[in-house]
Amino acid sequence: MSKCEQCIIRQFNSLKTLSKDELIRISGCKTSKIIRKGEVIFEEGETLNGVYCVRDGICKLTKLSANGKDQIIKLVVKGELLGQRSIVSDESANLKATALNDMEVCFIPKAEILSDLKKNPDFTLDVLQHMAHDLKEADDIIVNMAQKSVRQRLAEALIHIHDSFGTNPDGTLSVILSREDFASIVGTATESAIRVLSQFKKEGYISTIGKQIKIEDLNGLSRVE
Amino acid sequence: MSKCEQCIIRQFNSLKTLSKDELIRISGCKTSKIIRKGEVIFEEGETLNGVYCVRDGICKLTKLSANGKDQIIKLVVKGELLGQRSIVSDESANLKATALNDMEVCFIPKAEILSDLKKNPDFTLDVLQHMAHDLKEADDIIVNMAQKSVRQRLAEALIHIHDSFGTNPDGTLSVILSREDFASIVGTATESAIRVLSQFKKEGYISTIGKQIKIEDLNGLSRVE
DNA sequence: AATAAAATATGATATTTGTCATGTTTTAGC
DNA sequence: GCTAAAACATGACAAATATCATATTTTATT
Repeated sequence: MSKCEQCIIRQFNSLKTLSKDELIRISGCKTSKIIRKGEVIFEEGETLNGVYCVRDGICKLTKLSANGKDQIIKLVVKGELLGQRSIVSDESANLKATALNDMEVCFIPKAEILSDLKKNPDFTLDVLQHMAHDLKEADDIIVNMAQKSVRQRLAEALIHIHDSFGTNPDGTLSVILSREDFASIVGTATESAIRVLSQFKKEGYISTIGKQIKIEDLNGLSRVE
Repeated sequence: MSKCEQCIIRQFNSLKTLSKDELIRISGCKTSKIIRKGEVIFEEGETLNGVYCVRDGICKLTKLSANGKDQIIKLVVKGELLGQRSIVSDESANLKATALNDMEVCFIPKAEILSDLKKNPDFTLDVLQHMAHDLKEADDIIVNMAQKSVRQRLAEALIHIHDSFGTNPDGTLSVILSREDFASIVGTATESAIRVLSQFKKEGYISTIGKQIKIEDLNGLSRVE
């Protein structure tokens, strides 16, 4: 099993603030897991016994609404930590995490994380800063949900995925989502998401090859009304 | 000027974790302010030089959307801190804060807060826990915005205000908002908010005396579809 | 108290979005 | 490579919500 102190992934999250000794201690009690596409990492309401460090792959964080539909709150990619909120506030998971492709994650037990939170102020402050960032993003999403049209929200979702998660060599978005997932990000019916994507295609903003989406006119997309 | 170490308000926020010495230090450099109804405490995009501790009154945190409408993200009442997110992540304010009635706040300079964040792990952890709670709430709001009708969102807003901020002796909600503010919480047009409130009145869920709103059937409201 | 301005209210209509139905294409499993 | 299931696509219609117009009521100002 690989060692945390040699793992480059930690540079992308709060674990980078830990000392070599702390990393070695964590390395000793972490477990690695392979999670297949579509598998659930944890369910909403589940008690988490630790935090997941995403070494590879992408997952979606969703919340079940009263009407039975899942709403995607956030996409989590390689480098990020999963489940800190629940550990920090000692509550059950507020969201469900589902792998969007094959993933490799490391599970770090709760006790280790809590011990570092209590002993290492740099670590706590870094976790705090990440959470502050997430909160800002969440506030922005609230405004978009409340004030923008489905068309605008979907355009912004495509831009966000492009900017945050990048593209393949051929220019297609590296994150591949079903139409249902797009609908769930934007908060609309699957049919509506399909329709708007078809419009974007007709209007030349995007092109598609199967599920792959390529943004052809980023500027135009950002001006969609 | 009153002293932090004798102020009971701090029991309601993260300042409760500070030692007597730390409180005395903060007390020495804080300034008290009276803010009148309608006045802006800070603007979106403004650089905050500290944190506000709300001693009395209520304010709204809003964000201006691209279509020119303000969206209310959160109501902040007596006891809460204002502006920690910006201080923690060292960014300009993401939201605008406007007093909904006359307020009394204490301003604590950034340097004092940062010093405590670096030195007092209990304080940092408590701020972190508050932020985790805000993040959970924000996630819930996203799902509601995305999946529920205006009618449901307004019913829930009324219940939330009732449960979180309480009522006057006569049973009316202690937070008084304009119809425009209700629209801005729910993310809808002012006319729509007015219409739905009128319906709720007709249906016996609420009664109104001028701007005062009294919930007559909490149970019914919670079952609105 | 008179007046202007703002907030509230309501109708008529347009637009957006959701739902249901149905057909086509793609994918997964054997 | 075949078959069933899932995902994608699109039309027709219904429901929710926004917009515009116009009163009415309340609040603030002189």
